This record gives sequence, structure tokens and C-alpha cells, in this order.
Amino acid sequence: MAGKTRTAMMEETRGKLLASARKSFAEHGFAATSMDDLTAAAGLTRGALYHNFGDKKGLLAAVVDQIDAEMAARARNLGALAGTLWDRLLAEGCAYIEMALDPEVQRIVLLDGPAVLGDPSQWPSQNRCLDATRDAVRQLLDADLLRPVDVEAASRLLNGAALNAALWVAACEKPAQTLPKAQEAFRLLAEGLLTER
Amino acid sequence: MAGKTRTAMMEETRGKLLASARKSFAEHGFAATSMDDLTAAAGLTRGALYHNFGDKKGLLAAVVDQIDAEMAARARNLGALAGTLWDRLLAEGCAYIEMALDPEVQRIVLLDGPAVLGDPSQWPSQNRCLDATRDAVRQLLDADLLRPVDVEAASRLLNGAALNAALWVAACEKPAQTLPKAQEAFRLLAEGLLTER
DNA sequence: CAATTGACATACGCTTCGTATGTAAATATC
DNA sequence: GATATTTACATACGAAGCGTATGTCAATTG
Repeated sequence: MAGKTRTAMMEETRGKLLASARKSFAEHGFAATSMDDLTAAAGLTRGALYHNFGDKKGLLAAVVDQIDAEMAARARNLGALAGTLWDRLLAEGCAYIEMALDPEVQRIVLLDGPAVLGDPSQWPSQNRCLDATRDAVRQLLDADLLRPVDVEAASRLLNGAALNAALWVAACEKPAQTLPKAQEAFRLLAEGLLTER
Repeated sequence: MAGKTRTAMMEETRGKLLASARKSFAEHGFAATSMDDLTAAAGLTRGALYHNFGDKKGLLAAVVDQIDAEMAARARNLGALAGTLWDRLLAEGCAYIEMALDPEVQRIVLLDGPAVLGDPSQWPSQNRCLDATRDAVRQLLDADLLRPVDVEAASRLLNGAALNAALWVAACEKPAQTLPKAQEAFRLLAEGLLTER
């Protein structure tokens, strides 16, 4: 264990803390998470945490950043499978809705994240999910497939609709039956942007 | 002061606490609000608070309920001015976007509310804003003006889009210029639900 | 090999929440 | 109308939790 270099060790502790925090935040929420418990579960103390992340908020920001990156990557992968540009936008939107069914994503990214860190579009770790949507919208606009609309506004609204829908699906009684309804409604709304349908 | 009946006195303290809490929640956020300070500002102590609202969460729920009711009332009023059913839906949506520019609404209803109380559609005080949207959507569907879509899903997505857009507008540099863009994008998206446009 | 940096642990004070208990005034009972 | 009882609210207490200040030991540097 002593054979490792110092930076590698630090990388390891950062990883442990992130993993433990992610688990605790997802299970109990940000407010109800004790930093003592969290660090103890990772075999460390609060000293390591404050040294690496500054404060509790900084830790949440790091966790959010990690999850956000994973989500965006997954959405892009699923989007890339789509044939047309338009299908790509739809696929990404549906992907967000599905991913937001994950309790971890909901609790951390959709609920606690905005409450503690403020509006997602202001996060230092720029919301990557939003970036993906914006790219798709911009390309569609360039191809004259969309009615004239502000790129930023359209992206925000699409993302907001999708993520909010996911919260609803996840909280309802029969998520499995509700999910397709949400995705269908998302498709209809999105088609409002099309020049022709 | 002693001339009042007991229930009237209690109504008054409830009002004082609600007002003070609303102010403090809006200014500092839920987590950073001290119940000691909050009650002291109202000329009371925590005893009154716990007696009337159970706990901090209960207090937030009461505040959210109050604001939600005001928002829904305003939206319905603005919606009622519209000529057609369709214009009513649009007017209500735009009204939500505008109201969410109020820092009080943002901080309390959009950020802290969901984080502390969970998904709005599960709130005991049923989200009245959602109710208004749902009513409008249902009537439009009955009139065959909308493509077949799940009422609940469409309402949730429309509301989610509007409120999320508001968060973006409020956080951006030039809200005055951004607001119309958001409202225009909302209109386009909503038109996706129309049978013909 | 001595000096210094730095990663993390330990210890402390302050704030805050929730509860348990106290009290005085309003209502109820006769 | 006097006594009993409820109850609206205040006070007192204990238990966490956060952030900082300080300590320590290993890894780096010259």
C-alpha cells in the first residue's frame, strides 16, 4: 500500500469519498447525510473530506458533476444510434426520462442539486445534458427542420419537460405503464418545433 | 388584545409565523433558515411553531401551499381573460413563467419545495397550478382540438417546461429580453399538441 | 540526510433541531 | 360564578452536525 505515489493515493481517497457520498446522498438526501458517517463508511474522517472538497456543498457539486457526465455520455450514445437528426433529439429526450427513473439521479441531480447549488445552467460543471440537447437543436435549426426559435430557450424547455416528466413517472404508482405515456407526450411537444410534421 | 376569542388569536399567530417563514425562506433558503430567528422576528418562540406546524418541514409545506394557491389563482384569472380555450392554456403557461421570476416563488416553490417535500404532484396540498393546466388540457381534448395524448402526461410536461424555463430566465443576465424567447418557445412546443396548426 | 510540504486525523466551539416540561389564560362543568 | 381542565405557547435540555484550528506523520525536495 505504501508503494503508491502520493498523487495516486489522493486520487484513490477522492474516489472513495465520492463513491460513499454518492451512495449516502442517494439514500438519505443531502440534508440528512452526516459527513461523519459518510467519511467513516469510506474508512476516512472529515479531515480528508474538507481537504479534498472544501465543504459539504463542494462534495455535492463533485458528485453531481460525476453523475451528469455519465448521463450525458449515455444520452449521446443512445442518440448516436438514431438515424436522423430528429430521431436523435427524441432519443436523447427519452433517454433522459428513463435515466431520471434512477433514484440516484432523481434525488441528487434533480432535487438536491438545484436546491443546494442553484439553477443547473449556472453550475460550474455546465450541465452536460443540456449541452447535448442544445447541440441537437442547433443542428436541426441549421438544417431548416425547425421553425425559427431561440436555441437556448428550446433546449431548456425540452430538457425541463423531460426531467420533470421523469420525476412524475418515478413518483407514480405504475412507472412501467406511465413511462411510455410520458415519452409519447414528449414526442408530441417536441414536434411543435418542426417546420412540417 | 384580550378581547379576542382563542381561535382568532391562534389564527393570528399562524399568520405571523407563515409570513415570517415565507420571508426568511425566500431570503436565505430553507436550510439556512433558523427557526429561532424566524419565530423571534414574528415576536414568538419555537414553541408556537412546533405547536402549529409540527416541524420545520410542516412549516415549509404550509408556506408552499399558500404561495401555490396564490399562483394558481393568478394564472386562472389571466387565463380567464383569454378568448379561446387554446389561448387560455397558453396564457396560463406564460403566466407561470412570469410568476416564477419572483425570487420567492423560485426559491420556495421550485427549488426548496421539491427537495424537501418531494415531487410536487405528491404534495398533500395537490399542486393547484398543475390542476389548472390539467383542466385546460382536458377541455381541449374533449373539444377534439388536441392530438390524442395522456392528460396527465401532457399537463406535467407543459408545467415542467414552463417552470424550468422560468428558472433559466431568472438566472440569466438579461431576464427582460429572455422572457419573450422563453414564452415563444413554450408556444411552439405547446402547438405540438394541436391537431392542426 | 535534513527540511519542508501536504494529506489527513483529532479536538473544539458554535449553531440548530426536536422534545420534554412548565405556565398562564381561555374554555368547560357544575 | 367558582373550580376543573384543556391548550396555546414559552422555557429548558440534550443530541447532532458543521466548519475550523491544530496536530501528526509520511512523502517529496534539495
